[in-house]
Amino acid sequence: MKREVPPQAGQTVPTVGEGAYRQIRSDIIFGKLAPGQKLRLEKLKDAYGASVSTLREILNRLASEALVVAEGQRGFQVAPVSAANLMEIADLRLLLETHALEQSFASGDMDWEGRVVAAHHRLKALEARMRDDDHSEIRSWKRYDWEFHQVLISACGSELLMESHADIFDKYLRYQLVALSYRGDISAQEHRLLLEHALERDAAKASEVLVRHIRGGVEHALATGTIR
Amino acid sequence: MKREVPPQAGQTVPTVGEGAYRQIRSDIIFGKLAPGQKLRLEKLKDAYGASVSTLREILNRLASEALVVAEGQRGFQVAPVSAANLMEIADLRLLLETHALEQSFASGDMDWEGRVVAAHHRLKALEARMRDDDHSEIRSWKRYDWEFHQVLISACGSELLMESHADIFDKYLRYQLVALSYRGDISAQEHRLLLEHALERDAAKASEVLVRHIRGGVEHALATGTIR
DNA sequence: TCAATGGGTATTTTTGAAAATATCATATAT
DNA sequence: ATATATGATATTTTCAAAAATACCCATTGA
Repeated sequence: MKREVPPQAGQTVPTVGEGAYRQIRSDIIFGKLAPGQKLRLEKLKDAYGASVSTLREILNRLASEALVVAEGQRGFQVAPVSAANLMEIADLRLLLETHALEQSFASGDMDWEGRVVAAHHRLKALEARMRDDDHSEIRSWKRYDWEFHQVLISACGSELLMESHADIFDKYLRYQLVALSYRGDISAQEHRLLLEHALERDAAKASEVLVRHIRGGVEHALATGTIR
Repeated sequence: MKREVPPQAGQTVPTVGEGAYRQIRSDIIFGKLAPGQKLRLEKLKDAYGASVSTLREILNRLASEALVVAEGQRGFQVAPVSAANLMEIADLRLLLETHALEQSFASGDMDWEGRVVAAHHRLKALEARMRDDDHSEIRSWKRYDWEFHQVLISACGSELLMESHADIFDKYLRYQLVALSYRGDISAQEHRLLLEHALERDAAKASEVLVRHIRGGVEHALATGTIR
């Protein structure tokens, strides 16, 4: 009689904490919670609708991802930014992504190529639509950029390497977003080159492009002067 | 006139949660909490003397370090082990440590050399005292091994790289410890070679040794048959 | 025999409040 | 005037119990 329909059969029902976690994490990466900002439990409680203990779970999690810092008994704050940190992040991203690219190029099959082409197509379409300082679709752009780079290395054969790359990529992205620097044309051109070299399976050339891609992003972000 | 002496002036007073965190983390790495083992909150409460909420903070933290897995609404368990995962960890450690070694060799000063020699001396002394299957001082050995490798890369110039390496190193160590495979002589010899090449600033030779060091550790751990 | 249903127990998740600690402004002494 | 103590307030940390969910096992119906 009582036909209790399970909320979403098959899908994972996101717990309250999980939802708030995603939102806070996203707000940090997109700069809605500014670097260095103090995170007071009571305020967060109102803003994200979760209780103190739940918030603490989330903040501890983010602390071990280095997106917030937890200082002794003095609470939490959004991880600060610095030019030195940005360069360390860029270097590490380069190290991981270059290596993963090499592995991926060596063992990607036709299905992988298909996914690469598809991801690039989506990214390209969005990049075309975005004027140089139109930040209205920045969230979509983030996702497609993320997906393209992730797909490129998806045949590297190591779950761990992919996760490590994803972690560092998000940190890199935060810098791009706090500096709000969209390098439209240049970035799009480098994405096209990455696609070409991927299909040629030329890891050396792809790595060269990647170096320019990331170094360029760093310089552009630093040039805005928002990061000291 | 109440002269309240502050507990430990200058030192950080470790909060209850922090202490329990360290202990649980250590127990996972040293295999006292077995891979795959379910972590029930009530049991942990008795064992580590912290309340449920505090435990949850800790487990969430460990989950984002991938030392425990948190499945939906089905609680926590110690991260399982697998041969595939071990090899991924070893590869990533090799990638990070080789790169860091190169940087470190290029810019280490005399003070760095002193720390390298000192760390190797301590490690060597302990390795000499340990017979091949004497596991009594395994905790000390872990610490000295960790310190030697960490000191070698300490002049790499990137805090982030050092932290990433420390993370992956601990995961690698867990495998060595669950397999309880101490490769005394071989390992000691490789450590000596690493020291020599460090003082020669020969990153290429040091990397070769490191490859043998880590690949050997993987094979040895797999050969015990405890990891499937 | 097997799958589905239902209810009781165990476990996890979330909450709000108590205890501990830090922060800040004010007063006091050197 | 500077520095140290004092107390009031704000914030963090810890706890234990309520709510939500999963798990287990007996019962029913095909």
